[in-house]
Amino acid sequence: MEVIKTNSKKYAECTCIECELRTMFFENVERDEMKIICGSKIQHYFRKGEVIIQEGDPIRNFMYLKSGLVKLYKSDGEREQIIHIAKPYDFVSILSVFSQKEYQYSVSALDDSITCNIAMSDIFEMAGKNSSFALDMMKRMSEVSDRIIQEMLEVKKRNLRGRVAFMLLYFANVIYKNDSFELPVSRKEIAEYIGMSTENVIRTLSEFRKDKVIKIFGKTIEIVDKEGLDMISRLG
Amino acid sequence: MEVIKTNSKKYAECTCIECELRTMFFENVERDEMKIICGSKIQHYFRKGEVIIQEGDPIRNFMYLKSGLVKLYKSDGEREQIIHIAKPYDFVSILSVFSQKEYQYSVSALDDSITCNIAMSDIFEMAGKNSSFALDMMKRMSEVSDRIIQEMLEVKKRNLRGRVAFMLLYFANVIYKNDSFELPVSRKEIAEYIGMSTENVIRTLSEFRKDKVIKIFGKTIEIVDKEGLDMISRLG
DNA sequence: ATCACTTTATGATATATATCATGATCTGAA
DNA sequence: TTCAGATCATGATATATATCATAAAGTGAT
Repeated sequence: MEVIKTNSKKYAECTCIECELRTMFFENVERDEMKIICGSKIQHYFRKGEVIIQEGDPIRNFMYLKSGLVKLYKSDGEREQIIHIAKPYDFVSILSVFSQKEYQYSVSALDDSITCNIAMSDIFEMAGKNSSFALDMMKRMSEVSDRIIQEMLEVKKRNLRGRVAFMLLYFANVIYKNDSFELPVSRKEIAEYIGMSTENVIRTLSEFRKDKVIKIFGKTIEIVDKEGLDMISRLG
Repeated sequence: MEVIKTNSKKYAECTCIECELRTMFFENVERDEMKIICGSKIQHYFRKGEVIIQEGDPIRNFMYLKSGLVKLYKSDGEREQIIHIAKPYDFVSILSVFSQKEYQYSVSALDDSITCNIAMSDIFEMAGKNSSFALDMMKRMSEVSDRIIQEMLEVKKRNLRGRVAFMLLYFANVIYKNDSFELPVSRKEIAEYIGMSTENVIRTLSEFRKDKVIKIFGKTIEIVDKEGLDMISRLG
């Protein structure tokens, strides 16, 4: 197994057969079938800020996130639109891999991250030999796109305050499962995700602080009044 | 083959084996395999305005649109958000079918429409027996969700005028392939799709008319200055 | 044909959000 | 350490959009 290191952090080698993620991803993959994947998979390390996938790159690998945090986004030259923030166990490149030749979106690391890359040809081979695997794959694809669309709709129906509150709750409930966390994104990136101006995101966070809904220490956010924040998320 | 008619229009019975859509959907399905599907498929007729799928309904069928036009939307009691407008050959229910037990979105007919419904169990059976079919399915799922997300991003980055122009161009270029068409949706529905108020959609259309970019005869729209409209769509 | 209801339409006004300007603070590279 | 550039912050102002009000036109049911 080839390992490409882009930083000095040391991780235990993953052995595939005992991969703690195997059952999560590939419930229906037998031990001997795993060999196809194990033979060619590449574990890839990225430092915070590094670009993992660049829009327009040819799609060669199927990637999932072993650890870290990444953002999925689309850039049109001047502005970036953040589509989704993916956490470990998410398939990073699932959106276009089965229908496109090139990536439609970019992905970059919000935190030091590790991806496990599997050649698309192996995925196709597996899917051909093992229909349960193919069905499993379809299920996961369906989940990912469903979740992203759902999220976009939730954001869309809220106003500025509601969107910022929604995003904070997203980090607290979905990503960190903790009411106190270090924001992995800048205010500008929050703005790019919720589709509002950076200044207004900053202003809104200050407002929440003044209203004693949250505490802010630089990048660290502590949700003080969860119910209040929930209310803002629902009613704006 | 059972046929349920909900209006009096008469259509040629579809025979599956010679189905003009077969190759489009199921490139890799052999004649004898089609029998699985043919045996249980139900063709369903809907009149303009009828609800085809109600959010929360149990998912039993895989549906694709044979003719007509439908909208995919989500309702939260007071407001509706239109997610996508699907034309013939699109899979109507593709978004959640592989990951959910119940539909996450509603679908209704914007025009008299015919769907071909295939039991999910048959789809699973087919996918199990024929991996090319499964891969084909994955490809189409990927296409559908990709397109919807792409569309949502395109709308999101535009202002009011840009969004209305984008929508008109969508009907002209994608749905009707004609610069003159009858709007299949109300101004309110345009508003629900682009996420703006109904009044502003109406006002914007009037503006386009005054600026001689389009002509309006009730529901009929004629794009007079395509380049102008394109420009508005890109620059607002 | 009539009536209730929805859709389309337009103007006036209120509100939300973006933009511009300025400065403080943080961060990474030399 | 220092400096340049990014990020964070806040106020003032401009702009975009929503809301409210009113009315005409269209639509479906009786």
